Amino acid sequence: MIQIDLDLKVKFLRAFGDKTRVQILECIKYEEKTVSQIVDSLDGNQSNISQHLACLRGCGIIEGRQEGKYVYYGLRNQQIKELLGTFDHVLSQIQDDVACCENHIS
Amino acid sequence: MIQIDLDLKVKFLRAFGDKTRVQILECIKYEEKTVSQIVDSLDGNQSNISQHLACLRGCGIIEGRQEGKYVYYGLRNQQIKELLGTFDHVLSQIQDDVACCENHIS
DNA sequence: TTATCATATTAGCTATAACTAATATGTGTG
DNA sequence: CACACATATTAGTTATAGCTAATATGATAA
Repeated sequence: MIQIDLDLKVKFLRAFGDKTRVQILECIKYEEKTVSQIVDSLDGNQSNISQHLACLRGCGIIEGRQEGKYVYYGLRNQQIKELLGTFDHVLSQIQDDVACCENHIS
Repeated sequence: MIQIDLDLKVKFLRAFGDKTRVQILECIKYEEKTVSQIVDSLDGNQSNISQHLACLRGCGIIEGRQEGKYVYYGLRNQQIKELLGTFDHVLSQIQDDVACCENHIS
């Protein structure tokens, strides 16, 4: 039985619940990318993406590495990558349920 | 390579990013409970908990079953239960990283 | 049927997350 | 050094999620 700090857990999980951040994660899932590459891929603005990157980094989900004038971002570790895979796997099984119900708070 | 609708995925993941909902999930992780039992456990108010239950239900994470005048809520299936386990497992490995960084958007 | 209890829903308010625009920092290059 | 480019940060605004209080629905039991 693992004991996890509740606030920490919520902070971590909340990071996955945003469209832009999910797109960033998909973008760097297989290889690290520079901020500009991510901005281009998502067709977003630099400031916004940078803030989301800071969020993901702050939650221990990604990490950045400076190389010359670029900063490369990638998934923090293998567990995170597997977690992303698990999301897709679980969702592929229940997505019809998620889609059909509109009866929710948010 | 699994293909998942992005909006659906975000909707699903967002459901896990709230303190009250995480507590509800922990509360019914091992056995289904009535709404009143959940309200008592969390020391929350009935309306609020009910709305969060609707959210979780709408996202395909839990399901409700009426029995007499009570409604019992439980995790929707085994995959969800495993997913909750995976969260704890991943977090137990990286929680120091999550804790140390404050540099994020939310 | 009326009363009671359990749960759901609604409306309005508050709090927080996300976006935009502007500016700052930091790194390499002429 | 000055300049250009990459990224980060900040302040202010907008959008959205969550809360509270009140009310509605739906089930059972007297």
